[in-house]
Amino acid sequence: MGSKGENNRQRIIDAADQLFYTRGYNQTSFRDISDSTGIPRGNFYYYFKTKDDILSAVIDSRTQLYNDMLAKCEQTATDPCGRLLAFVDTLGSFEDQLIAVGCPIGTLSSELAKDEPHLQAKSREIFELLRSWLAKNFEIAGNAQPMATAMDMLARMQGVSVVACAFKDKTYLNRGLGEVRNWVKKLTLN
Amino acid sequence: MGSKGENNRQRIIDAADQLFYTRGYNQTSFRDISDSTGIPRGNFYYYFKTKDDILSAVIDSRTQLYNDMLAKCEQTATDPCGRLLAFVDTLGSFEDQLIAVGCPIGTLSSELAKDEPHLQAKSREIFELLRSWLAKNFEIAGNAQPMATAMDMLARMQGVSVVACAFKDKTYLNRGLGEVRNWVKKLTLN
DNA sequence: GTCTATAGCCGGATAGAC
DNA sequence: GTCTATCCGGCTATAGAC
Repeated sequence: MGSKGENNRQRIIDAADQLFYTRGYNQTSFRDISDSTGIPRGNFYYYFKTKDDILSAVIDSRTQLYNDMLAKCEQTATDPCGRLLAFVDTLGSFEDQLIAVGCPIGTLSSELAKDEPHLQAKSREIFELLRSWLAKNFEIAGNAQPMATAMDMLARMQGVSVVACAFKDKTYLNRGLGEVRNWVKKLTLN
Repeated sequence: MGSKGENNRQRIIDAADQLFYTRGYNQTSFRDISDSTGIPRGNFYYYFKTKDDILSAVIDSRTQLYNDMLAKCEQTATDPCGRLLAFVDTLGSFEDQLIAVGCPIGTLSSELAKDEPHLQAKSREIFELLRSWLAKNFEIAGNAQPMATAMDMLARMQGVSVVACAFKDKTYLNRGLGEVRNWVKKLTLN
């Protein structure tokens, strides 16, 4: 705790997180992480057993990050509609990265589906965290099928991300997110 | 034409197509394609200059494939609503693969966005082919913004694919596609 | 056109000094 | 805890016999 070792461990996780997002997990090498942190390659094995273990730690770190993000969305508004809209706004605030390399959660899941089923299952926990939070807010708003509606909202946002990235179309990204906002408002009207 | 060489070339493309889809482009090696076809690794360079060239040929092959698929959708019905629904049904007919590894077009685009921008741009041509066809049908149905609506439809289908694959949820996949069908029907009602 | 052999590099992982 | 050196294997790509 607070030792230099824990500090280095977190620096590795943070650098790996960014590289896994922008280049993909399989395309990121220990050399890349070493170059980014200044920590020698061989040293990684003091903190992690394998590359998969680094990814596992990155997923844990992201889970914590998104948990904090949801807490911020709750502070933004007191009504479920305002909180759900804050969630959409958060995604929109990363528009440049979304256009360049897609959604961090969706693209990680899609990549892991092809060759790391165990870690794809772990990455699913992030989606489940978001889904639960969305469902909770839809339920408060009086929605009859909060879980199904939360799933639909995740799908809409993922769809907008994939297509905006595929077409490199920022105009579409903002229009698509605007339609999600309208859909949320319509569903949470009293 | 019709020579043994052309036959082998197509066999390489077909095997690579399947492997790039199920394992991802970066995770597929020449050895994998060699094992799948029985054609020795070194021989690939008689037909293609680089691995990227194989991917380029695979994208061309998929473009042709989806072009044929759209033609079949047109034969299924004479009205735009029926044709658009046939398009959704085609996606649904691959449910097992969608759950396992996602949409062939969406996941390829997402992977290439991270480290092959030139080929991501080429893969975009497949999305543009689909979008044009969808827009044409929405236009016939009297839609005021056919291109934007086509983009929305692509996004909805991509979103359902990503989320169904992430959650490994076939029930959601079919419900999500059902909602896309309802949305199409509502938009193409006269 | 087809095949074998291999170059040259880079990947993850390990050993062991300090 | 930190770092260097290195192993071993897989990768794309090439050379050249047949």
